[in-house]
Amino acid sequence: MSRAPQKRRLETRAKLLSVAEHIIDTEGCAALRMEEVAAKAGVAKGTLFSHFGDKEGLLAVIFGARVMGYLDQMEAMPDPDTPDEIASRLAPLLDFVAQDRMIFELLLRYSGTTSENVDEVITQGFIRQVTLCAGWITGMQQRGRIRDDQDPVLLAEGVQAFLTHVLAIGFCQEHAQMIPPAEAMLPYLRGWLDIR
Amino acid sequence: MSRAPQKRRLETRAKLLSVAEHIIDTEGCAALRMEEVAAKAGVAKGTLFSHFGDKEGLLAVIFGARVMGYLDQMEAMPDPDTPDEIASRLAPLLDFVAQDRMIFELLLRYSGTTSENVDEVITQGFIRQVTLCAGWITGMQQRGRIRDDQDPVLLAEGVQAFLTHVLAIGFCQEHAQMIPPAEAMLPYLRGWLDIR
DNA sequence: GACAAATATTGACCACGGTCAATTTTAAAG
DNA sequence: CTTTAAAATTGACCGTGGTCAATATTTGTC
Repeated sequence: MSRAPQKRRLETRAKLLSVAEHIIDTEGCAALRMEEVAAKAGVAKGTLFSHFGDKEGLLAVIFGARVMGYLDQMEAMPDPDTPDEIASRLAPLLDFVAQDRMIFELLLRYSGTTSENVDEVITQGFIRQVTLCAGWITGMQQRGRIRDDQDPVLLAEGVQAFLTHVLAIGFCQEHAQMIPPAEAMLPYLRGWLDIR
Repeated sequence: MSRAPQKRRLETRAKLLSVAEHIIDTEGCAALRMEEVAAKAGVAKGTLFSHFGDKEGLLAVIFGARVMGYLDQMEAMPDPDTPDEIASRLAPLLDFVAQDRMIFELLLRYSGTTSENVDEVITQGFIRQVTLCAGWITGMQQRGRIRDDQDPVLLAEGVQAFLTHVLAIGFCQEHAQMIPPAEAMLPYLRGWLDIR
């Protein structure tokens, strides 16, 4: 049985997070240097790693929290009633992930966890998202707005698959005119969910 | 206008590739050290990087070639006639990618390139795969075996999305009983392609 | 063969993520 | 207040990917 963290540790952690977030917001994710975070927070590098394990762990905490914010937003909106409305509900989260390849890759690395490791913020986020989407789909099925021949959870996971797909595509043609991911999802969502 | 590479350079490249492949095949992708490759090939580290740009470039050449091999295999088989047969045609390629997360992430990084950068082997591979799959789908539509209300290319890209999805899921629950990716794809393929 | 220009290779050097034995700080117990 | 064990922090150190000015080799030309 381990004790609760001491006050000093919580302060250190908060300071590290705020420094890291500031760097990310001003210089972007790619410019984040672990040594710089520690230095600007006034602690040794080893302390930083003892708090978050590795760089990915630090990013996971930060982006996990932001994803949770988008999920709060999504839950606050009225339930969608069509595939197109699903896309519009997902749009803010998609735009957030699309802004930086590193965010996408990080989230993808956790995208399959359906249980266990629930301590990870990102895992919780994914479970929440699929649950939320499956709920939308159940409602739409009951209202007769979309196909009802498939399990809502399967359909929700399919939505997740298309989401990943359009983001991956988007990063590859980065240079060219990148249409917003929510828009790119539309044909897939319609083909996947519409009644035929 | 640049000249053709000199004979010495081609020999060096071949030697580097064979050393790298040997390490990957015996010790796995994660154990590959660029310095070791150069040393075992009897050249300096700088030479290795001048040939492949970076580690990812080296891996791209090696895995790109292997993916091409699987595509040759797939093209040699008779065209599939059902979603389940699509899954079985994809199975060898899926199992190959599923064996190592690094391969998956590398391929995903190029998965969206639909034109340009055609010099990249992996890009060519993806174009080939989507083209091949779209061809299968067109045939199946004409034979009335699957839905024909959507563009074959869109359907093929959807197949690609599910492919990525089940692989990503698989890597997250690595430890547990991982069902073969081709099998995991079945419910998605049926829901995506079947006539209803 | 001698020369020059393009090509190929070298290896010392750097950046950055990550480790861990040693040290300092905290807080509970007497 | 002391003692002491756990918790927290430190910073020198390491491994590995990647760079680049200097050097060596090849090739074309006279």
